[in-house]
Amino acid sequence: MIRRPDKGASPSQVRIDAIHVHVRKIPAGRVATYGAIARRAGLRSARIVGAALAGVPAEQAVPWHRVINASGRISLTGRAGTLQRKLLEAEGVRFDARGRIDLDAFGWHDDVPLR
DNA sequence: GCGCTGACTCCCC
DNA sequence: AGGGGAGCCAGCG
Repeated sequence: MIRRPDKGASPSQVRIDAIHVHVRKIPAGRVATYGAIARRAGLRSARIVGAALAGVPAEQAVPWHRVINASGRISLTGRAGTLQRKLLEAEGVRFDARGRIDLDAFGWHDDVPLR
């Protein structure tokens, strides 16, 4: 996670850390929605989750690719989107003909409803 | 401080 | 089932 070495963490930094913590809980081969992560992290806006993940360095231990939108699709476009799909398929996540993931089958939730 | 921009979602048609 | 519109809020110029 991105964390300041000292206690000088700003409120927004704390939220970002919370998001990373919850994203790391998603097991391989499963996915969660931006909204679900937001609720688990105590946030009211799913957009914040995307913004937080956008700042994650590549070699970070945060499985950002396991986060998708509420309609079961990948939100990233272009090259990054292709990579995300590739990573998910490598973990066994299946996409239908229209590029959608079945949340009932692959959605992950830990006591908190996915949606 | 203001306005714009999204890795979003919900609520109607 | 899918598209349009409003609400959302942190980050940035």
